[in-house]
Amino acid sequence: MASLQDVAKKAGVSTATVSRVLNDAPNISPDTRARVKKAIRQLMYKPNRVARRLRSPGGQKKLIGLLIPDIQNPFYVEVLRGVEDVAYANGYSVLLCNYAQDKKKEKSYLDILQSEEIDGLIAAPFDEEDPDIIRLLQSGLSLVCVDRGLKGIDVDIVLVDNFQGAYEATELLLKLGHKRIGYIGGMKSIPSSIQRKQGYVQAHQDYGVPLDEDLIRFGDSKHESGKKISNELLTQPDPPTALFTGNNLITLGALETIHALNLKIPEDIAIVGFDDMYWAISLNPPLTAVRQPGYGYEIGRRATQILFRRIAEPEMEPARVILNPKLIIRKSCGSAQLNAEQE
Amino acid sequence: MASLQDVAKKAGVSTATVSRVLNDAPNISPDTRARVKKAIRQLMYKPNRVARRLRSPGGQKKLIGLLIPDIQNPFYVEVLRGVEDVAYANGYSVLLCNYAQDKKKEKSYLDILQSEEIDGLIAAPFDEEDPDIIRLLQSGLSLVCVDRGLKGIDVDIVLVDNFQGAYEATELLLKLGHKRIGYIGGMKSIPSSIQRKQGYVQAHQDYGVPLDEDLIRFGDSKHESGKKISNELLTQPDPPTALFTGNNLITLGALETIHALNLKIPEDIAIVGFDDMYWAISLNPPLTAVRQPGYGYEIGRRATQILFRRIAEPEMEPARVILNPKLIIRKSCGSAQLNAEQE
DNA sequence: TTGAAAGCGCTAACAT
DNA sequence: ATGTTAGCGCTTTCAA
Repeated sequence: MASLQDVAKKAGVSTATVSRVLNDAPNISPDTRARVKKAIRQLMYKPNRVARRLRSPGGQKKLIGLLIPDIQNPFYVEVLRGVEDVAYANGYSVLLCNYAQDKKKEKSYLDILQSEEIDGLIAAPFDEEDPDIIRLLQSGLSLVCVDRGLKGIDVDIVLVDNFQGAYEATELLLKLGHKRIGYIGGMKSIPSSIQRKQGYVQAHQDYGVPLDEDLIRFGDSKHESGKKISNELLTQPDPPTALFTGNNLITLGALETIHALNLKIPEDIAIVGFDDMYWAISLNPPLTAVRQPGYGYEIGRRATQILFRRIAEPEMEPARVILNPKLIIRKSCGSAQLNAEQE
Repeated sequence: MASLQDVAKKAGVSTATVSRVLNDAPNISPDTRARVKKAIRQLMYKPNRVARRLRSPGGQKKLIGLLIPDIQNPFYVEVLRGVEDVAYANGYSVLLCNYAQDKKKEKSYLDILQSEEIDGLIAAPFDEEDPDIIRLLQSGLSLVCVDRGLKGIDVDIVLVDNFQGAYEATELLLKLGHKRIGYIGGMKSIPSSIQRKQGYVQAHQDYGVPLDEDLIRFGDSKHESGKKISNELLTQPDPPTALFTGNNLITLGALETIHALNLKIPEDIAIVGFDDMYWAISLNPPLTAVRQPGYGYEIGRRATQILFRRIAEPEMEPARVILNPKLIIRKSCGSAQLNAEQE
């Protein structure tokens, strides 16, 4: 691999000049610029990003990190795509760290990110207290949170209105006459699990339907837990007539259980899920779901834009972007039209 | 951030000694080692991976690249997980490059990978000719291909037996009595699209069922193309009675069309897909599909193991791992039991 | 067993 | 407008 030195030699200039041409610095004679560019072409020179990163001050390293809880969750795939598109358009690469719901792995990735000289980080923390991320933030790293924030800390954050989404989902089921609606949340330590529960509770209160605390359960945000908890709920003596599932994977797990129990949707059991997927229409039956903007893509996109602003302007007021979810009504909760939008 | 220099100063030794302790070099007195370790702890020192990568010879950079065509395809998510798990277990990070089926983006990512000082690359090339990847390989980079190889080049590769998987899928449909089976392939330039077509063709020949070339179509490996092509096939005067879809996303697209046309599966149209997903059982109806080992996870895992061997032993014979697919029979092709395995 | 010093490829003062 | 030089944080000869 040709180095910047080689280019300098070939063009008969100093390395500084080559560096200037590379970085579009002003005050270079058109002639030298041309000579350097020619040498670059001839040698097929590509700047070494590692060396550049080592030398460049913060904000010019052209690398950002993305820390997510679970790449198997299609929501985070969409977030990733949003992040990647904006980063790529700006000449940045993305170092993806998927901690797979494992707190130890998260910590280890945070160490790696710290020693990879990134310009900034987009992260969905393990939980609201996450001391490791807080330490990183306080050490001066530009950070934007997605999906969940940090307790008591005013950090840039982009997320959906979880309360509202859960409220609308629950409201739909209540309007359809359901009195016993199960809620299967993700991990109890994740703010979104709590906020979604609150929307669920508030809807019950507003509609005067008494709550049965036993129908409210939390798991670990994964497929398996949706499968297991839905089975517990549906095989008890007085089972719910509807289910509100707390995320993508939980919904898929619950569907699997429902089919295994040979229950009919929506006659025996109605279901509304948080998180829509572009193929949710091909599920059995087509799923009624709360869609986050762009299925998550929009969250990644916005977060990255904010991160770039934060990098350029570290003292900027923290941004707090709360996007609106949208209830997509399909067949899994009955043939209701009501007043929510349809796909 | 404390640097290695700081540690050296604190411990009263040279930077070389600290480096030796860090890398578990021999010939260090237990006493010095202890002093250095203590300083490391006190300063909470973490080695800077960027500096290390810049200085280290190939094979010690602790970073590998993963280049994939489409992160929206759950198959590649599983491949990623397999790669990541093995890499992580060995102290390596993974730089993920998703070129989103875009050849220009692939080239650009290849440039980035080259200038990121990676130890090796796992890649699913855009097509078999891919000159950019070939150049990288010839420049001495350790490369393992997944899912598709490079024409005329003996490179390490891990993939599933596409011919066999397609053969079994088609055979199932033929045994069920279907005479007009549509094949919706991915991009024609991708070897797997061709190999799967060949399995489809061979099964027809073996079962003495004439081929209708018009039922064989190729698209772009994405959801939208599955949706569009299946619509073309199913709305023609003499439509097929069964569909064999060439990948994950094509299957989901086809399902969407089938439902939109209000056709019953499997009565009006049977469907078997290449690529199983762990939630395929929750589709409408539960999908009969060709499962790659671990849904793709196993391919990522094996490829990474081979990459590490290749890095350690560059002159090793190229490995060619061909894994067996497995036909998972569910309801989308009728209630057949036959002789294939069931889930 | 340890240290001094060179240098990976680049950028950024500081000179000129 | 261009060159000289120091140095980012580390590893690795070479010497002692």
